[in-house]
Amino acid sequence: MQFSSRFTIAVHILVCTAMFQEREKVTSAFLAGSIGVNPVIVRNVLGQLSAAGLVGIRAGVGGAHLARPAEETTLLDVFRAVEKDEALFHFHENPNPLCPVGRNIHTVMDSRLTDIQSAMERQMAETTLRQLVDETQEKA
Amino acid sequence: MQFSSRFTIAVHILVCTAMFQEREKVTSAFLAGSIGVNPVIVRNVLGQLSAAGLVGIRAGVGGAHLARPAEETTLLDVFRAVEKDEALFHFHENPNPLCPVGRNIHTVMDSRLTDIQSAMERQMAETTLRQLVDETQEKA
DNA sequence: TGTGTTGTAACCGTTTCGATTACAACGACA
DNA sequence: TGTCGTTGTAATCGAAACGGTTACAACACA
Repeated sequence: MQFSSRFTIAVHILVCTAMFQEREKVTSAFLAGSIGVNPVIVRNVLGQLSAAGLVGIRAGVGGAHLARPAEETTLLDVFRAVEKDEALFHFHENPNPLCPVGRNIHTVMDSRLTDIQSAMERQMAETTLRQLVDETQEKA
Repeated sequence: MQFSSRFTIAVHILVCTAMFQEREKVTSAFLAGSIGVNPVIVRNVLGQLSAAGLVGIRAGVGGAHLARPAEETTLLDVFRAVEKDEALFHFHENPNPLCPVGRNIHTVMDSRLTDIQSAMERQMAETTLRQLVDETQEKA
């Protein structure tokens, strides 16, 4: 099991936009060149980031820009913008209600599964776009 | 993105085995009946749990049993037994080395991604099979 | 030897993913 | 107003993963 690469692509898009929006017109083709994927992929992810209010896009003329300060966007925001809004875990659907385990397994597990997902999301919220941009600039 | 249902199936298998191993012969058909999936699926997952040392299986005669006390098996053990051993996140593979972002995004993100995965695994390790069995028995 | 079970291989249909082509809609500017 | 570059979106493709299912050899025990 793996998350789709849309998540890291989205992060790449945001870091690039933050670093270049003052100097360049940040188009899907420009981003695709840095990321190394097809421009249509970039446009789709960019659309999700725009719908989530993380970036603004100028239709027609072209170019993306951050819709809010880099310190206010966390990896969790990016994750939620890009991944389908569904539970992380997939439960088998037909446990046998005649079995004491089958009847109760769902209830017993549910709180644990949400705890696990929450732990992951809490850690995602610890990193801001600002930190990623600063660290990238420092290395470059 | 979702984890495959093999994880919850594996947990179901272990709880069932813990509760019934004294009284019944816990075969793949028996488990499949409680879980509501095909016996072959059960045999495959059971094989992974056996390879990880969580259960023992008596080939030929049939029947699974816990290979260690229920308090010593956590959800993390089950997860690792059942999910392929690979990173949780999938990185896009061809970032442009000529771009300061493309060149460094991997390094900048890597530690964050492993932190996120670690947070998830830490939370998984908090729940033991014993807790799940006790809670299921209590409800039944 | 016969029976019940496990371990595997093979195949199927569905879904998801990323890649790609194609084209309408849009905004700016000559 | 007409052209041009860009975005938004639909359609299609091949590959991979999943779960379901059938089939059968290997195994242990009575």
